[in-house]
Amino acid sequence: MSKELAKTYDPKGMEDRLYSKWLEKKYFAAKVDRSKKPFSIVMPPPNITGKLHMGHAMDNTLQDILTRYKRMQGFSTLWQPGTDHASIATEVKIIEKLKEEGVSKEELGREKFLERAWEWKKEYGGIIVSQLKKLGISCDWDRERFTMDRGCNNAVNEVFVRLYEKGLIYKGNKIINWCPVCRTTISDAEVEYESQASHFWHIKYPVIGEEGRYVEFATTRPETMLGDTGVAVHPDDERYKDLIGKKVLLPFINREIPVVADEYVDPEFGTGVVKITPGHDPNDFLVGERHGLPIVNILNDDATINENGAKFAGMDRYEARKEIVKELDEMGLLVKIEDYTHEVGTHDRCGTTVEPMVKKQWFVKMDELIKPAAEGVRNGDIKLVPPRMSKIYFNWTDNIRDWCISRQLWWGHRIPAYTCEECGELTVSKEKPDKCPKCGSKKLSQDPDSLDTWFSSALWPFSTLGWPEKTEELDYFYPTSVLVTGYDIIFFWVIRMIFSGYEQMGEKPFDTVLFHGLIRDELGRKMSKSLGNGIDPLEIIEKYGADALRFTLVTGNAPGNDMRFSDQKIQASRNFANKIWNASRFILMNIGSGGVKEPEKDALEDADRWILCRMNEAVQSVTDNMDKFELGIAAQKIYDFVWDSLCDWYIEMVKPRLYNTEDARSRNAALWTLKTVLTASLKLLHPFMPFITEEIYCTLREEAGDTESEESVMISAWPVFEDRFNFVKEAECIDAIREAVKGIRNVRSEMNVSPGRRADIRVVSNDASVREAFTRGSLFLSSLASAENVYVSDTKEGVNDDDVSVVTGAATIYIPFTDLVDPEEERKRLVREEERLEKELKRSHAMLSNEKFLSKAPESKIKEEKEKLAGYEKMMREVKERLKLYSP
RNA sequence: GGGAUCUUAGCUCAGCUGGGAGAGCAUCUGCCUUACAAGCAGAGGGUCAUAGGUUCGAGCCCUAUAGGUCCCACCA
Repeated sequence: MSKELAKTYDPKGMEDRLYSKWLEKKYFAAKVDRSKKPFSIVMPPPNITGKLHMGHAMDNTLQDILTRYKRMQGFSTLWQPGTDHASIATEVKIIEKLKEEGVSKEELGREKFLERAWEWKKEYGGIIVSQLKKLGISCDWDRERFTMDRGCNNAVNEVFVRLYEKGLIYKGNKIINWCPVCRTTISDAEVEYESQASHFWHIKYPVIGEEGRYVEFATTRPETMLGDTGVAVHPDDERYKDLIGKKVLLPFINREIPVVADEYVDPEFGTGVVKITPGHDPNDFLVGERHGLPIVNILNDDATINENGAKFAGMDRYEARKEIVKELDEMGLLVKIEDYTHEVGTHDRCGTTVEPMVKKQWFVKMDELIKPAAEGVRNGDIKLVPPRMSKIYFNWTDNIRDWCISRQLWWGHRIPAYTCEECGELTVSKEKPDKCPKCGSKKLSQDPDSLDTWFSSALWPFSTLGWPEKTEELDYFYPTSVLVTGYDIIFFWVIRMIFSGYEQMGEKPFDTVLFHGLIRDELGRKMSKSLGNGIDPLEIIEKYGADALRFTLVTGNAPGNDMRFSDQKIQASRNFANKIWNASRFILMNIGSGGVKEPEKDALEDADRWILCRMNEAVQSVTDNMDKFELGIAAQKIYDFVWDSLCDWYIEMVKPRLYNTEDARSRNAALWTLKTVLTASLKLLHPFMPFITEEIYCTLREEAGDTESEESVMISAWPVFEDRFNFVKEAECIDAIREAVKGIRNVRSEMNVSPGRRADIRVVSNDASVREAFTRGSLFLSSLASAENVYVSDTKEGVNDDDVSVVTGAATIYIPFTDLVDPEEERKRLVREEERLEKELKRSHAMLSNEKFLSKAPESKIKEEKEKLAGYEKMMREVKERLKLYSP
């Protein structure tokens, strides 16, 4: 049964149809197959709150390209999908929703809240998954996981207990970042610094025992003075040496606080005096530790002043700031106010200014854990692409601080720690213990906090493979092959997966990390909700198809670089899809019902050999670039090969042969070549444009009655370089003719020769093999260059002096446009040509007479240059001779 | 304050380890040639940010400068 491609390329309908087929055929299913090499990728799990955006589209397109490529190369592939519970992001959404119903989280209670959260997950968690499928990605959906499913929870508890038992997780009273709106701690990575215009308040405190003496200092946060427990100066600062050990009086509170000497103070900055608030500043905390200063917390969880703030208690932090400044001024303790711009830490989720506070929290001790993670990248055990990303990576590993993992949230993995209500004993255990191991009490309460959402994502590469169970999948697919993600997530996720992998598995989690950049809008701005400049990938797919979108997301983009997305780009990709669609239609039409036979080798003509040779080169360079993760270059190579070599040249060269049904042998050779080259092209393109390639591949397969080939391009073999197609000589012949065709077209266009006017052309060359090549190629030479007859000769017999000449390296072509020739124009044309050649000759001569070049440059370069020179000289002689005819 | 990165045709960007400047879009010219006007053929357009250096040879390597983007950082 013969099948035809629709007249125009229309991705609608086709894509969903093919995706369903692939799912049905279980092509995406991962299998442990010891006879094959494994290739595995874990998908960065999108948040269940998420909606597909361009970042997801790019991330998953890259992963799909790699997976499909490796699958075709015969690897046993696993692409592990899943979603992330996104603790804080989800919790915020649910609270918002509850608010609409007029209920608060606290009113609802923990248990009911969690029920709501799971309902939420059920309702919305699948949206992003179904949207991802529109991209055509080939992950094994049967293995889909969720960061809070049973297995992941088990892995989380296992890791927590292990780290705790090794002393790498501890509970400590440390200064942490507090978000007063979300009412939870956040990690350092979640703090975003933002430049804010503010003030520098110069304030003075009276020195006790020295009437009329004050210490003056400057601060950006005057309200924190309520928590001051000291004042610091540099030990060598002569100005304040005599103050060290004395006390100053804290206004409002009337607390006597000491002046301490600490190296931390920069005597050059400000007045050289720093007020010390150990409870609300990370540096002051350290200074306070060194000098035994007490910690005074002045803030409630919502950032209002607490009872330690005396009369300011109950005020909001900013309100208190105003009031304190005002009153200090009235007391004559405010010296001056300067304008000042500084970096203020904000919560990356909600934008609220975070407050450093001292609280008892759970931490992961990082200094030992980070060592193998840093070393793994340093010694190349893990490769980062592009390599410059390692600098960002090391910047973090070299300045690592303990990771605060407890969150005052309900949606997330609950900390597996239990406190005995009778004796206060703390037990860390995967399961809730029956009784307190110390006093035997059965009254145990679990720690109310949950874990940072990244704690579970850090385990993703092995938790999804069944760890801590020793599964076959884990053994076969771990370490995974590539991790694909944006560079903005290095600190949050990549580093944490790496140290977790080394610590828990004793092995890296992946060989390579391929980073991509951000997608920006046409003006180069980040796509954001507030700007409303986001482009919805689903709308693009609806309008242009997933293939066009995918192709756009990889072409013209180097690894790690941001890219601008524009309508023009997507249209260019769609046009390319249309191009290959039509070329295929043309080929199918010509194959018709007659079928194609493998031709005898000598039936292949120069043009056939040329395109087969070019195909070989394309296969080679696409493969090389795929292996280097240069997907953008690989895509570009395919584009050029298909559009330029195949469509614009080969198909055009071969048309006369296809239309001539009398020479069946030649026609079959051309058809076979077309089919071979198209098939290889479809395979090369398949990872990038899976749908259109599959559609054409299957149609071609049916049309040609090709039952031996694979039934789907996605499980067919990736093309390899084939020696039997390495027709270098023939390729050169065709290139000589192409050069002639270009020259003739150029002349025709410049002289405004109407396309309908055909002319006899004479090819003159003293090289016999060139003459033979032109003779063999005369048929398509005439069709491509609108020639009537082509005469090939080694003499100028039949050439008129005023014929137009086209000089190429291999031959000179004469065209009798005598009636059109304006001698003056012709002379100018030749002079331009002469000038160009002169320049080239000069450069070439200079190079070849340079002794250092001759002694240092590689042999091949010298040979190449000599050949070029010979060509230029030959052309120059021709041009000069022609010029004589037009010169006075 | 430290670091990364970018500056190439009017626009958006490629250009792998240094060996005669590329693509898409836009512009101009000519074509509805029986796969494709979402197309075909042709053309114009760049002192590769600036200044030095290394080299036989630099868009590519080194140094400095200017401008843009981003990341990190405890100067109160």
